[in-house]
Amino acid sequence: MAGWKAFSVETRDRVSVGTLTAAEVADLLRNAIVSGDLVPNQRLVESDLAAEYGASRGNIRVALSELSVEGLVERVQNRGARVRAVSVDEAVEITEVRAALEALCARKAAERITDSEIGELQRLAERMKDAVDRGDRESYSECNQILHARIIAISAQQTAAANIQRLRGQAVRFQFRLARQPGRPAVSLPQHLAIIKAVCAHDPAAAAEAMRYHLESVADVIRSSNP
Amino acid sequence: MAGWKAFSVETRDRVSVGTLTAAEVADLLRNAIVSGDLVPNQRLVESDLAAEYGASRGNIRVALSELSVEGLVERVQNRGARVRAVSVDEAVEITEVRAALEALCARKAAERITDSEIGELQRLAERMKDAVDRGDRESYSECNQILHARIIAISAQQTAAANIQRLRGQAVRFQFRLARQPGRPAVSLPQHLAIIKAVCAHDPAAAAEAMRYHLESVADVIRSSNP
DNA sequence: AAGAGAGAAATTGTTAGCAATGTCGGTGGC
DNA sequence: GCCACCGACATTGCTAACAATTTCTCTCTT
Repeated sequence: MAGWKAFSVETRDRVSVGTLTAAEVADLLRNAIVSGDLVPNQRLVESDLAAEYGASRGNIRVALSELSVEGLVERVQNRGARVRAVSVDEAVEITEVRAALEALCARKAAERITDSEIGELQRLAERMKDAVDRGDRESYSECNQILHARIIAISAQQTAAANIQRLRGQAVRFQFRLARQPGRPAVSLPQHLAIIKAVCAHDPAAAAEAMRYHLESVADVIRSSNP
Repeated sequence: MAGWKAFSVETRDRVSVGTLTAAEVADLLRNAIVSGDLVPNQRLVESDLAAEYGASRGNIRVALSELSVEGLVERVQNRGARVRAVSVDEAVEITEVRAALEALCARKAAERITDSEIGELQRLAERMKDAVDRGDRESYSECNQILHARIIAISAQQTAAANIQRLRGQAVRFQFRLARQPGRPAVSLPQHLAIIKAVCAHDPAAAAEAMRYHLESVADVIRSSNP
């Protein structure tokens, strides 16, 4: 009986109210989970979700199946679905896999990067240094995300990119915690600069190793952050 | 196979051939696709599959959704599902991602391997050498699969293992072609031996690099085999 | 003969309802 | 007082029917 009705006062014009397709439901649920709207171990009752999103139970069911394949949701026979709780050990494993995959992307990016993209990354490096100097954690975090995204895009590795994105969805809670850690930017800045330097120098092996080292250090931080 | 359920003794599950659960349908379809029973681009009509497997259309629908998330099936709005055809470029990408992930596993395996497991891998090395000497391609191929599986198991990396398995399912057709290539064992044997040597020597970096080199060479073969 | 167009057939998308299963709270025996 | 049993409720699993969309085919016009 929550306030969902108040939100959809005049929602008739929106495509979304009457009938949501299964894919749309999956997207909404995925966003709700990674954004923290739905917390780990929270039960996902099909009829409740159907009422809340205004979709049929069948579509909810399909969406939950898909999310369970993606690893965001856990289903047990005749007992329903809940948001999967990722343990610290799992988060470490996930980050290590990400390290391997993003290292691959960094390697390919170093092979393919163009001159204009080199300029872009170098400007990004300056912005990151400035952000750390000014102690602007918000800006640094944003640059961090841009850097990883740009390297993945430059690598043009579709398969790796898709896998990385799925893994990020699973471990997003731990990434979030990490970003607020106080001394973190000072530690990670040189790692990020090393990545940029190697990629811009067209040095695939060094780029891969720098990226792997960086994310392994992230994994170490998660490992030592006991829940 | 089909009849294994009928043999269940005091089966409360009346599901002998009449009702298959969605998960069972997904398993059957997955096997049918990776074993080549269903060929790429083959249409997967829901009612036909429902009749063939004796399941309801709803379950077929859920199973197809799950397989489409896994990347084995391609769905388009209002046009149904078909077995996804993996292009050569994609197969190369997939193999490169596998290279990165199995390299991670080799690295971890080198850290964790026990003495008895070292003995096991060394016996496997002998078997592979023998197989190549005798020209026994069948035995060599089997040892190959065992080697990769054992290293993944020794690494104890659940996340990496799950991702590798999914990727293998997508590219299984190309792996199959590769195995029949005439001079292939002679090329890959030293690579396999190098992997075993590094893992047994507890040398993580060398193990990772040997595994990556091996699978990159597989990717090269796929790349140069234009269909 | 080629092309547009209408209508039929095939197929997917969606919904409501029923059956099966698990959970929870109460009751009685020990 | 505690544990096993049992009946009501909540929730999932499943099916069949209906609606919407696409594709195919046949006809009619130019």
